[in-house]
Amino acid sequence: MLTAVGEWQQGLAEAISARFGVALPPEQIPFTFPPKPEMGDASTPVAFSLAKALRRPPAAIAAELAAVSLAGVRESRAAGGYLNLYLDRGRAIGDLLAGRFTPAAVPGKVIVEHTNINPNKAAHVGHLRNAVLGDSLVKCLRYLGRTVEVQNYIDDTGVQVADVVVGFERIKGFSLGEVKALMAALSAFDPPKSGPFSEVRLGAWAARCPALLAEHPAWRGVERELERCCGRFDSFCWELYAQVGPWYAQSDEHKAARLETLHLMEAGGNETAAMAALVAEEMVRRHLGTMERLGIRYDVLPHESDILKIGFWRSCFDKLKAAGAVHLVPAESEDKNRGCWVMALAESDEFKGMSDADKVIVRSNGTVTYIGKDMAYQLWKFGLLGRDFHYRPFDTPLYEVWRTDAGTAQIPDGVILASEARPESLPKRDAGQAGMTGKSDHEASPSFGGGEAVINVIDVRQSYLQKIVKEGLRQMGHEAQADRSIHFAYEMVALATKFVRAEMEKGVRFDLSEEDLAKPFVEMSGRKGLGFQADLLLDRIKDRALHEIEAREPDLAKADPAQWESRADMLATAALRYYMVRYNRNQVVAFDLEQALAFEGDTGPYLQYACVRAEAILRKAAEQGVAVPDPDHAATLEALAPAFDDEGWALLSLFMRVPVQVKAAVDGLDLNIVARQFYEAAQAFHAYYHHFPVLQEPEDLKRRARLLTVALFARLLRQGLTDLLGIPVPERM
RNA sequence: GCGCCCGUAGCUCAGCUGGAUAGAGCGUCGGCCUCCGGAGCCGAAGGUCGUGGGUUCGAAUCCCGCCGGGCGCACCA
Repeated sequence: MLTAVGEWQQGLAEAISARFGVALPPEQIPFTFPPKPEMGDASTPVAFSLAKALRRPPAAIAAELAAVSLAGVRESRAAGGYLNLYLDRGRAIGDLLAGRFTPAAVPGKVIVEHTNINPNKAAHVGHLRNAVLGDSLVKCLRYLGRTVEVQNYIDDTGVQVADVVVGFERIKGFSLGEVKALMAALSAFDPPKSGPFSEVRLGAWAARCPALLAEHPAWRGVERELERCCGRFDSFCWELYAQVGPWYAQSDEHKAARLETLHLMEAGGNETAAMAALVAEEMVRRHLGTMERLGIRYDVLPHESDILKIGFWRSCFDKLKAAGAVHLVPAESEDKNRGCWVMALAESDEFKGMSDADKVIVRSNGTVTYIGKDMAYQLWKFGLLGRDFHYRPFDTPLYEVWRTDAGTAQIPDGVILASEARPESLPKRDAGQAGMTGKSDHEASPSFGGGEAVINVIDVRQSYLQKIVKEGLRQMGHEAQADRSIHFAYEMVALATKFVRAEMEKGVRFDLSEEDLAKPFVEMSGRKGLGFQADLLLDRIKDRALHEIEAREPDLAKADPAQWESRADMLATAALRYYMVRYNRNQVVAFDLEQALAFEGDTGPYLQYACVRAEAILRKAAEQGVAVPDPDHAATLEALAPAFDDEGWALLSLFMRVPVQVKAAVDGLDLNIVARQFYEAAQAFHAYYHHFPVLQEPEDLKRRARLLTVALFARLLRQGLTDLLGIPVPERM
């Protein structure tokens, strides 16, 4: 079935063919939205493109096309070469509610990979940008009728995890048992459930610390980390990780610790490997918790350790060799890559002009690089590997999410599986939950991978590597899949030096030179502990929200603290998500706390407020016994639509643009246009609200038309914010 | 050196595949709550769209050069 716009394109194409003898494919007739409401509801500049071929002025062509009658169009007018359409308002609203502006569903599964945080420290604002962009993209794809599978890749075997393990074992002298005890102590911490973070949680934690230190003499070296972590394990590791770099720099012996640790992790069956698994698993749980605060969830968590154990790389390597995509550089050669398996990139257009066009895939010591593992993973995502993971539920009380499992394949004896290693104090999954019990897990486990298109949300600094993965697919003969491997590249989040200076004035220490501070922003670095933790940011925004709510409803905190909290959470989610999605993806976000904390103007809460205000009117109407017209009732629409104020109509007609904008957003991976669209709608509503009394309007027909306008606006905005931007809307704020 | 990205109002950013008079927010200044919630609204000031060419009926937008800034181009992920 054609969309409403599709019908206009069809109608115009036929008319153009009949009148001018020019065959124009309907989908090539462009539609835009006029800058002012009096210029109509939709518009096409098609006359401009016909002008040259027909050797007639655009205005004359548009004038002739204005005589063509189009479905659902009340009137067509030519204006300055444009053809402006004025719609039958009742019908247009009906079409919109019936989804006739949304493109038809597309078959095939899209796999979106995002978040991918190294499981060795707390998530920071940069990870938030990734997750928010990824999740918003997922929502937009689903809105357009796509089936989407969300994957969050866990690199649980890399040096980053090893570094934290080094921190625990070598720097702090922690045993596996002590790490377990620390995790247990932190997850047992039960701060008061409501009130500002800075007063309540921090206070309670500060009070708890001395007792913990007294109970655990082995923790004498971590007083500072413990105090600063606010009772969070990921935050503790954030502090710890920042100490590892300087420690390595102290001596060669220290440097060697990293490699030793990595070897122990690979070998398995020892305390170090168990600690790595334990730390990584708990970290993933923490990250899922952070993202859950923003309503971001995943379907499956592929683990790098499983990719290795189950032999994905070996299959991929066989395919690469069979296709001649990699070759071995002879060990006796003079080449700097001697002894390595490399992929030649020189012949590909993407890489021309490179001085060194070979990429090492397998090192001379026989180990595979990250890029190789990524290629195996990408093959699996497309169902091209011919092998699959086993799956089991990931151990978290938050929601049902699966993780990969190597099954019985090649797990060295004695390796403590992460699930067995979890501390007893963590909440256990409800055994009654479907698909969550014992043996039935495998039978009930859904299938993952085998997507028809793959979108990897990874920051722009990895573009080169993503290109190589794509090139690998191509060289293996998977041309079509290479074309459907999309790298959603976005610029990094850095710290605005303005913000850094403000923090330094408050006593926070950053290891930065004067030269760094002279720049507009500085890159974050987990290694240096230079960054801003995601949970802390959310806490700060929430605190602000709690205060703002309290200022408006002083009694709420006492009367209904749960409600108070829940509204503040929604405000924080809105502020943060909007902040992360409002920028163009090519724009470096120079993180500034002041901007992230803003609730006024071009912000998430402003959008929520528009919705809350509209719903307040409807609630008030109900209280006064005034009936709100039902938008789903066709006859009501027909009757009231002609009585819409022009401004009210202009407001509603903005929502007809949403499907077009979402399509454009997904095609161009420019999600900011979706955010902007709703911002404009909110702006239009706030203005409408001030200029058009609804309940006070004396004339019955007008009042009912305005109530209908408000009802439609509230529904469309709430739906849009929730479904596309993941911004929840409270009933009051 | 090669490649990608950014440069638009004091600051932070929009400006969609060239198209209607370059727009928002913050900040500044001035107004608006006996009236559906002031997290709001209305108004003012503020821009030679980094720069020089080119293509076009038409360029912030496309092409080329230059200037300034960021990021890539590992047997690290």
